[in-house]
Amino acid sequence: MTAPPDIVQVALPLPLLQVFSYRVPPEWREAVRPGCRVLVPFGRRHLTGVVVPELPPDPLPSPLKPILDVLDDTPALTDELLRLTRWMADYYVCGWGEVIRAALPPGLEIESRRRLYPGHPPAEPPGERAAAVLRFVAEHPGTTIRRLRQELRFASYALLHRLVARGWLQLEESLEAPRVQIKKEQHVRFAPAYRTPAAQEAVLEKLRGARQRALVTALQALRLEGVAEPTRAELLARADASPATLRRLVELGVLELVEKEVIRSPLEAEPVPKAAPVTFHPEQQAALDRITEAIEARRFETFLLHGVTGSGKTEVYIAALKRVRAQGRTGIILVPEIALTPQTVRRFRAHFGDEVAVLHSRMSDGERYDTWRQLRAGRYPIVIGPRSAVLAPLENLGLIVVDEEHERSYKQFDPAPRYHARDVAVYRAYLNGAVCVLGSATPSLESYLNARSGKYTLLEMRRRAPAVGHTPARLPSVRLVDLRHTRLVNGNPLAPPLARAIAQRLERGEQVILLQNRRGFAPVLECAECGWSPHCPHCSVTLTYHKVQHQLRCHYCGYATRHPGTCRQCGAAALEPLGIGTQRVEEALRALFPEARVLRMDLDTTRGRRAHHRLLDRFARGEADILLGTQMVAKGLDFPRVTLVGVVNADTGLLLPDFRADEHTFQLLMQVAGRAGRADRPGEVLLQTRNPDHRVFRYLLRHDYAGLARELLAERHQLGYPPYARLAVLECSGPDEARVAELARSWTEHFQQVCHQHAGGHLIDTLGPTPALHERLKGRYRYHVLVKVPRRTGAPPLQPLLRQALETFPPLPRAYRLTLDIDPAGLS
DNA sequence: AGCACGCCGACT
DNA sequence: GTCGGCGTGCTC
Repeated sequence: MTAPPDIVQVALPLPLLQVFSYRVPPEWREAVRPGCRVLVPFGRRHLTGVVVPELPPDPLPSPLKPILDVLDDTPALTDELLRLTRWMADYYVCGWGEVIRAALPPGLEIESRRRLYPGHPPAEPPGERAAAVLRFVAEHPGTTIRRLRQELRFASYALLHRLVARGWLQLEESLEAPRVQIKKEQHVRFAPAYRTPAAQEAVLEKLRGARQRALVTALQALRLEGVAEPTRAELLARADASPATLRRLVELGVLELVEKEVIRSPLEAEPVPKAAPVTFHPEQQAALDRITEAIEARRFETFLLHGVTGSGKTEVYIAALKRVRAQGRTGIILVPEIALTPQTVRRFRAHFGDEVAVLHSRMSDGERYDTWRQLRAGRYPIVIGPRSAVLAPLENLGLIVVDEEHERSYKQFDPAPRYHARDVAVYRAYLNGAVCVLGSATPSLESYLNARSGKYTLLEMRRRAPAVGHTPARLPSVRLVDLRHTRLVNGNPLAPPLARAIAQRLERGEQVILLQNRRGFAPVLECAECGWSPHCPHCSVTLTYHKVQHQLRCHYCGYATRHPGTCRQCGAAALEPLGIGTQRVEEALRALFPEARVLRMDLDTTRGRRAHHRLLDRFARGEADILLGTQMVAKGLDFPRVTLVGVVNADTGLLLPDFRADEHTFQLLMQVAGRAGRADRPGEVLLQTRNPDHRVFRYLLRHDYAGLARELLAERHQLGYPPYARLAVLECSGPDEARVAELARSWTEHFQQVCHQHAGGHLIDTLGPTPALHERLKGRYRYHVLVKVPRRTGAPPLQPLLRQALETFPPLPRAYRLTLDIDPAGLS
């Protein structure tokens, strides 16, 4: 045992790439341990930070400020999570404190805030602006300076200080309690002297008031029913008594109140479903055997479980998790978006009952906090959740599953840390000697290459599981509807073949899923005649159209060219912004099939807490014939009566200015295609396209993931894209465009110099700066610099160089910012 | 990210 | 001379 430290390092939730040293007053020496949250003075305010296991810097900054409070008895973060978050901060080039914030439930921070209150009424008339400030504070007493300055832009610190100096305003510094608290409820029980039936009878005779006696008998009755200590509200309702009566009995010493913690959990109320019997087909068994072997050996190993839709990946996860549980170890199951995968959750609950905790994207802060505390206390050995669950406080981890590992929602974008949960999962498994299973029908090329190169172990399941319940046994047939020669009348987005197919299903009483992929907000041009789209000659991405300069630009390398006027392929003067005329699918459906019941599923119709469930349940119960929606309809449940999947415009995804456009489109279309058909009724998939010869469709028709992957990998290799290169995007933003552009340029130069000094310069490419895809967002201009390093041995590690460049770059003007995105998921 | 300070031009 | 706008620098 080493002596308690008198100096500790503290990570603060700020975008600063450093930690800070604090003095520990004697009274806190025993309590302070790495991972504990502490309240510290920082500049003029107070912040909640976390003690991290770092040594103090050698020339100690002086004088040190003291820690003001230790907020945890048990450290909020385990040593393992401290190591993991440290690694993330290094890898994603961000503050350790920022990562730690992502690992803790939101709303726990204590911060000091300076708040404004009205002071004396002014004796002399204040100026116009001063009057406006006083009015605002009178209307919003206790407002923060920040809020006030948002409303009244002219309210400078100088003005506020003047008003405070004259006593017209009061400025108070207050510590804000955490937004989230442990919820407590008052329970009632007999005081110790009255716990025996005899004592209770005696007191009943002594009591005069009928209400008082009613309360005592009600408590006795509840006790007989097994509720020894009912809640206050429960007891009062039962006895039809008032709080005053209860208070009186407490004063008399007959009853006493006890506070109990309440766990806010959305799950407790739901019954545990029954597990369906599981039989494994040979491919499943083989995959499971390989995973089990690593689990039994307690060896770190990452598996890529590549299994077609319906091949039974979830059963493999469950069986692997059972092995891990048998060893007394714990597991994390990551799913892309929990609201869309109720079925997966149900299956895990069926097998593991209340060992499973679920983290939701739609949980309240209170529920989140309670679940986190329970996990931290070891109450649940299993957690299912979206990307943030990779940081769940489980100890003794044996397994991390990343289901649908190719999904982009695993990459966090806004606020920092901009981490990829899949990659963090692999590293966390490594730290724990655990097994990581990445599952997908259409793996990301990153994972696929890692599997081919032997870094991961590739497990393939090519066959669909035999029809158990509703699982389809045959792959659906895929057909293309060539839109090039189909005149769509009056903007009707449904070409005759698709309309006919829908009519047929409606007649037969079968169901239809229509995917209306509307994610095409990029200003990409498409020839309305032939479907051709201008591409960058160097980067294999579509060019975007910029009205002001009448230019086409590449967002990767900055290549720019004039608008060509006519289509290069067919010569028609029909280059139009993508996505025109595809917004009216619902109207068209109602016009064509007035009797059909259509269910819309998009961001607007799925607002509420359980809106997803409700919509999908209604469709599953057959309350609608057609489910129309954005990519949400591709995920979620299997619907046995769906025999047709239609894609209104399969090209939208292909034309996004992203080098992963083909990969993502294939993944989405494969997934939505998997919704069609079952054993007794084969499914059909119709894709409307103007590019029927596109390679994505060529491989899709044959359900040939491996073929497309080979072709895409060859291209990525040639162009130097991931997975053969590591990418980072530096974004420079601010209110003045010329200045943003200039800053981006000078940063690029600075970075190149740093590279030259520390890495010999070669191997590291910078592209740009180029205006971002959405050049102006919320009044700020944004420029991007793309940094590319080949991913082979001998290449310099990128992060230290970026860190070095950021740290040595001269300070930015106010309102201008540099942000980094390591392994970006796409351009934004 | 806050927060404060200090410099400058434009008003009373 | 002050006021108010804005750029600069620091936080253990």
